[in-house]
Amino acid sequence: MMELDEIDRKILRALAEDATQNAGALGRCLGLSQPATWRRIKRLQDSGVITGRKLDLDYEKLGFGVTVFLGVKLATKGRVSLEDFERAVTAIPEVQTVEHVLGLFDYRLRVTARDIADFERVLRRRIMTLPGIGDVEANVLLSEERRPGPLG
Amino acid sequence: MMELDEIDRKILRALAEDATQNAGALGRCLGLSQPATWRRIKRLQDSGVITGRKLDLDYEKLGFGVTVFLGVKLATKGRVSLEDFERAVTAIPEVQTVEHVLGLFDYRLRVTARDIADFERVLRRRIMTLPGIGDVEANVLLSEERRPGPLG
DNA sequence: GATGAAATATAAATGAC
DNA sequence: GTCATTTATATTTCATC
Repeated sequence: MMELDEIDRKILRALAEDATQNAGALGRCLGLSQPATWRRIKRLQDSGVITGRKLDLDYEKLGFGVTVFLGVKLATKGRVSLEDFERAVTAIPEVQTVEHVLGLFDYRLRVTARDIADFERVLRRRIMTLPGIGDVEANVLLSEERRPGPLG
Repeated sequence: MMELDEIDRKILRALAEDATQNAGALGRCLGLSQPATWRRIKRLQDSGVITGRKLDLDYEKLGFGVTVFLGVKLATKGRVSLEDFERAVTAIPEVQTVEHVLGLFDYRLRVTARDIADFERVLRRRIMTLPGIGDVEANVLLSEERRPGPLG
């Protein structure tokens, strides 16, 4: 676990919102020089707090207008079942996220499809045929807001 | 909706994995010059397919070792109730994601906390006191894998 | 329309203090 | 931490297919 001061938190908050801004501009907002800001960012990367930078894609623009969250309960458990399920589910291109969870469900999946008809195809041919699959519950995404989360 | 060729898809796949790589290196992998690659990336940004770049943070390193997914059913619905709920829930710093969904639940929340005791505090003081909140279901995150998703 | 080569602008990275 | 500098990358220009 990493010790952060208030400036580090401001840097993380700013870059969590928009990772394209450069060290010079970000530093000016914080009253810091470009090298000082850059070294703080590098320290956050080297310490593993920042693990990477990823693209935000508009899947609607790509023709994928339907996103569904599936809660999955396995019918058969045990080490092999979990591994089989995970191997098979990660091979489905429409599955964006696989979350192994504890609670009413065993896995939560984020699935995207072109439309409802396409989603039905994915559900019937790919999801319901997964090894060990049991009960499945679905929620269709209407809108989503992501926030930076707490930073210490 | 945007027309993409195979090279655009390869660029998106590569940048979705790691948005830090530069146009020159990425272009060499694809047999393309640096300006050609850069112009394609810019085109994807201008067309709105790429909506931004965000940091990937290790919340465990920040001291937040517990992530819980909450399914929330509202007790009272209607336009005002939804807006009140959304305004209040987005003001909770531990809430990383607010998803308005259709199905068994009305909202799905991704909540992070320092530990289970901290999560109980957030749940009792912040979540269960949200305006209009009804049934709540919880799943604790064990592990997670994100994949690029389909790209056309 | 697309590209690549070359030139320029900007940001990243380093060194000295 | 700053400031000055070097190095790398992003961005524009232009000729070409």
